[in-house]
Amino acid sequence: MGRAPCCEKLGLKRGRWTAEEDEILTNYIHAKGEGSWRTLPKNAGLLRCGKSCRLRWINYLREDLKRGNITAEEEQTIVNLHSALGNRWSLIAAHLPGRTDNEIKNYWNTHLSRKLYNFIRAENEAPLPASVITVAADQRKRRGGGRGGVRRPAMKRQKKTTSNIVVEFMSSLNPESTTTSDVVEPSTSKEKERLPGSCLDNTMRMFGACDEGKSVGLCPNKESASSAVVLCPTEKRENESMGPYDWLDGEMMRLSYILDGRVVNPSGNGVVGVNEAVGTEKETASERESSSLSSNAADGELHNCSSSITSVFDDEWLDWNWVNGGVECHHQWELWNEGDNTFSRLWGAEKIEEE
DNA sequence: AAGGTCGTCAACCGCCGTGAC
DNA sequence: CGTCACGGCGGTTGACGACCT
Repeated sequence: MGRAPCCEKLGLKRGRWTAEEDEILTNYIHAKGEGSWRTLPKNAGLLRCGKSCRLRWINYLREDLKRGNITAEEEQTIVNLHSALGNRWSLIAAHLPGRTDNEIKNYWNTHLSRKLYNFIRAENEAPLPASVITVAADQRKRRGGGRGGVRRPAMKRQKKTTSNIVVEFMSSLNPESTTTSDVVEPSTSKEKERLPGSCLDNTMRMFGACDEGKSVGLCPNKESASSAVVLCPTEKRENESMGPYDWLDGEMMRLSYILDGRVVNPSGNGVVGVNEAVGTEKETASERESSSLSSNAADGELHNCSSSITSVFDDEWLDWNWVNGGVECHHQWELWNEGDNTFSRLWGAEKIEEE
């Protein structure tokens, strides 16, 4: 049971706005300014719900809206940001001046998700993350015929990014483009909570999965302590000036990548012991919680690992420490199940300052 | 030519966070 | 601290035009 309707619906007009209504609303806002949406319709003489007025103004009537088709550059930005932020359309829209969240959402649902689906189908190689297939297939399914389509069950909130696939998909859209960087300001406490960057402190840089020299993820902006989206081939990113945290890039390259739920150290030492526990899908959280590992690994490899599990949005998180170049480091992994598969991803790495 | 199907996107709905009281 | 109003957000619907058979 939700809240009561925001206004008395009886007698209020619904559906498409007429040019006359648009003019009334525009003139009123020009005279009185935005806000007080609840009382605005009455004061302006509109037989509309306040919410409807607000939506009409924000999504259509505002002067600063950019008209016309989404450009290739904007499309690129949308794909980049969606890969990192998921369906947080308002956040994505904040990075596209003149575009509204509704516009971007529609564009994604009608253009990009299908492109993504077709791209995935064309690739047709390794098994794909279930979340990608589900979203894309669901999108096709709703084209069931007739106007308005078929009501579909509420889509599960997207918790996972589909980084690698999206990176490659993005490259297929525009092979020339390699880097996008933006600042993301989480606006609400919930938003802050949901941003990966908030899982750890501001000294930590967040990355999604690395694959074939590419990486995607979030990292805090060291000046503003906000999160920045970085999406580019790793080799290019390494050439950028990233401030005092540059050492992590090389570390990321050495450290690990993920195959079939097993964490692998590409430096030549193969599967790291702790992954036996992490990658076993039947293992319970409590078993993982109690697991720990100590090794005599040389500097630069995993060392003094310990794990702890916390639950964040139905996922499990594994923290461990290791020594890199004599510096104690902390890494955090996200673990989740999709169907019969267990996936894991390195989310963060930080240098632990000695007190 | 007509009816069916598909694609687009404006608009609506329900829920949530926040601030005022 | 609890309640309420409000604004905002993301998911979904449905009108409408284009396209297909």
